[in-house]
Amino acid sequence: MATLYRRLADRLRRAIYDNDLPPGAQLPTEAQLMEQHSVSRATVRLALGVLTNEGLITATPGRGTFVRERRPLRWHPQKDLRERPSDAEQDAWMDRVRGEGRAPHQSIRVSITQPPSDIATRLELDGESLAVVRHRVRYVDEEPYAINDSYFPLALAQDTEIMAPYDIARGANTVLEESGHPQVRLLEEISARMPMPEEEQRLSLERGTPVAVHVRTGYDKAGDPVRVAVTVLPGDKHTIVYELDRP
Amino acid sequence: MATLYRRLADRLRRAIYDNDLPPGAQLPTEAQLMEQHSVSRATVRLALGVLTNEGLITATPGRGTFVRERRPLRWHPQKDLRERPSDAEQDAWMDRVRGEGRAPHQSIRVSITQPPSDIATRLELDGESLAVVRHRVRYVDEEPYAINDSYFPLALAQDTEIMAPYDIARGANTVLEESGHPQVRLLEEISARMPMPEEEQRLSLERGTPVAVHVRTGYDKAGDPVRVAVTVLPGDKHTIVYELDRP
DNA sequence: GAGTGGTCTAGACCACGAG
DNA sequence: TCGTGGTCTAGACCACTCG
Repeated sequence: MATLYRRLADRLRRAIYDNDLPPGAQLPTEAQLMEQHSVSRATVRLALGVLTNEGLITATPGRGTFVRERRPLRWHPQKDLRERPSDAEQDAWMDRVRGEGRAPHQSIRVSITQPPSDIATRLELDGESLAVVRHRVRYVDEEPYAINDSYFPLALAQDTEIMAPYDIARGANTVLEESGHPQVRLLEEISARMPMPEEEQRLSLERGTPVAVHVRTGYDKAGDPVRVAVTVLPGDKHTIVYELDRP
Repeated sequence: MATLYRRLADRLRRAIYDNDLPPGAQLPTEAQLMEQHSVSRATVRLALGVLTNEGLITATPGRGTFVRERRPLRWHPQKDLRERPSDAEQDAWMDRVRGEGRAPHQSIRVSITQPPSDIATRLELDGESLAVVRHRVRYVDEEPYAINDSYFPLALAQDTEIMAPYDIARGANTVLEESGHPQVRLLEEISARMPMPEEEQRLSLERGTPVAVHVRTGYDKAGDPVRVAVTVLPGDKHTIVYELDRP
């Protein structure tokens, strides 16, 4: 026989999957669950903790516990690369979001640092070399939707618009092209993990929300890496989409 | 000021990130943590619970609590599609795993069902139409590494080798080609979420392990969907890799 | 047999949100 | 003001692993 709190979690989960408790619905209060199932409050909280960590529910002090909603936005890393923005003021991603009737905006910060080792490896830099980083946070309807940090070797980015702390209308990739380093090959790595505390804060993530990490390394014609872009996407808000044509 | 259990979690997390507690290392026992920090056992367990849900640690009754290891395997959905297996007995994925010096195997089960609504939508089937499903579980070194469920419209798969409950040496896609439905376009959708209880069990996942879900829809020359493949990948064991050439 | 984490109870105080 | 979830304590019994 399963344990008390697991059985309670199972019952509530079933109610959610069966839509007896649809997205947005309020669960019974902890006091009600204690009485309904004749268990202590700690047991109730263990059960709710399970569902919270599965991303199914969210609790707010003073208000109650509710079934979470999922409204994933589709992200096309390929298309955003090919398409030119309609308006010089915004990039392809903002175009797309606006097309879905929602309001995007973003904040950009630029710095020069010694990149973390995994980034340095991808940029083929030794431990001392510096990189320019463009930290970007993307928002939709005032809610943070993604972190995007782009790393460029300092030697390449220096004295270009890449170091400007504002959105580059024609795109950082265009700037790289103009300086003789167009990206002709891209390596994209995607993985899923739980967020680090800093990401949890920057993206205001709730417990039970994993992130998808998309790392794009761009290589120029000589085969040298010129850009590493790390995008951190909350799992409940994004679906990554690729379209492939088969030979 | 943060709460007691959060501060304790922060200290332990820091020790892990700083490599004072490297992967595989044992944490102090709950009794030791109680004494070292003068807190109750419930508080210690709250702190350990935070780290467990972040995927950082794992606890085993009777043994202790340990820092988790990550050994992601790289998966190339594109390449596996292009390359022909070296040996008729195994597919491209098994080839690749074997190339990394590890031992792959898989189990396959075939059934006919009414597909869930999200699959039916992708296959452009109405609510009553049936589909053939090839359920596959992939293992590496005897550990489950991925679930792969492929759905085919019954009309297409009937009376073909697709309905055979064993590995199709030349690949199910080749069978589709032979019956006049080669997949010329692929739509790939990737998202991150926490596993459902059934997936947790089939993949023997530990708490704090999200999954990446990769859904590939294949279309034939007429633009009709002929296959939907749903792959569920434990986040701690996989990195999905794409290589793109830019025009 | 001693030590480990897993489960469960009873009770307490707090900050916050809503009417 | 009252009900909500958030935090914390003290104590108990269990199943399991290890030497």
